[in-house]
Amino acid sequence: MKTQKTESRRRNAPETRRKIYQCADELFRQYGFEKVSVDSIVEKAGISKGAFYVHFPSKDSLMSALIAEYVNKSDFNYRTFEKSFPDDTSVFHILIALVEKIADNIADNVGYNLIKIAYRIQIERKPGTDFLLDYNRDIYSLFRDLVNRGIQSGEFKTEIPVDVIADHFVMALRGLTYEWCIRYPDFDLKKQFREHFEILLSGIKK
Amino acid sequence: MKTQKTESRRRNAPETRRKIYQCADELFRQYGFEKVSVDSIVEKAGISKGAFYVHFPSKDSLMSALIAEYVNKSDFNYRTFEKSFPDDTSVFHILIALVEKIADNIADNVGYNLIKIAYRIQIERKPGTDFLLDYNRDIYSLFRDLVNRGIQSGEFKTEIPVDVIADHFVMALRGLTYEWCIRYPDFDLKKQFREHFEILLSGIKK
DNA sequence: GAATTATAATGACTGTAGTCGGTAACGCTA
DNA sequence: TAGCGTTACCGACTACAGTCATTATAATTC
Repeated sequence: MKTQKTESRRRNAPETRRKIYQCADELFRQYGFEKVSVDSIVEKAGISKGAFYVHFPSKDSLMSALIAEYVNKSDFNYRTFEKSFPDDTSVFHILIALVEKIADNIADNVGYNLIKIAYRIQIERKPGTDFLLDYNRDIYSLFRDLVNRGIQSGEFKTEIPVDVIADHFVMALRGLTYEWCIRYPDFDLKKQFREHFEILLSGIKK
Repeated sequence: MKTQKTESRRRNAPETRRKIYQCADELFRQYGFEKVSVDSIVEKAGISKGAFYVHFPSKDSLMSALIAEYVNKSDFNYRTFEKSFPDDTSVFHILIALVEKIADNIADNVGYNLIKIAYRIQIERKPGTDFLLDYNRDIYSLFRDLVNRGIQSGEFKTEIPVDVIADHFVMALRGLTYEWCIRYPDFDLKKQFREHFEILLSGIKK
């Protein structure tokens, strides 16, 4: 090594990490996720490739972190949405409205390109790409609460445990979103969400 | 070019293609899909890299063709299975048995590694990777016929068109299989198939 | 059968994700 | 303050998918 400007403080790893994050973010927004190379990120950040891989185990890891951030930002507050309905609204209708809202958010705010990459990354399951799971946890607890309310009010049957139903609902959401990815643009996510949940909800109605 | 042994017959493109196919197959079986490079395939086949890309637009294209073949070979004959039930068996029970059979086949005969790659390839949607869609078409027509029978016999309700129901069923299969990929091995495909279809089928029961 | 067009094949080259051996700075313990 | 372990960092290097200019051969047209 040529002992050039020995950046006296070697202890700002967090700063380097932030720089990678921010430069990547800017490049991704400008050129799109797929077209940005790790080389171009480290060049813009003024660091070496080795430094990049100190902070992120893979390019996919960085992407999943950024996508999780995008999703959280663009994400509608579903809890608030759920509370906006009059108390006597049937849980059936709230759930249908909710999945329609989720479909709109996925299709319009997040967008095909990001979801496609996120779903590919999830399937690959490389280390450091599990940022996206938190999002699903929130949705899950929301669904569980709603199904619970439906059972309490006598709207839904009691044979199947709440957790099981909520799990199947979230799986259906993910499954249909995967379907959207492989059929896009010939697939109306909102319509399919609605149809599918009308069947599922009929299946747990008393 | 060095005009070496000018393999007199240059017109055996099919032969070259077959050779790629077979060598790839052997290498994949020996080392697993992910660990085999295009370079190693062309070396074993005794051809150049350019020749490979005359016959397959990408490595994924070759893999999807091979996976489709594996799936078709390992695939149970679901039509025969369906016909093996007594005439008075409810369509509900046939459908549950069918999805359980499909789950067994996916989990035991095809296996996680292949399905995972197939589902990644489907999401990427590169040219020449649509071999896997035929399989889905067969399943779809089988489901449509069964749902139809259920409607004819008065077992299922008539509000939703047959095609729509069959489409949602096939989507559910794919969606749950995707879920299996991202949760493996902590996900009992057969159990989840059964549970999910019990809900879906309750939803279309009269 | 000469010219033209289309397809098969070559192999060096490019782009890019990820690796690795080496180094500098810091923290900790004695 | 010397020694030791750990972390951040460097950049040349590797591995691998895919490209391209070029050439050889077969099929088609005149």
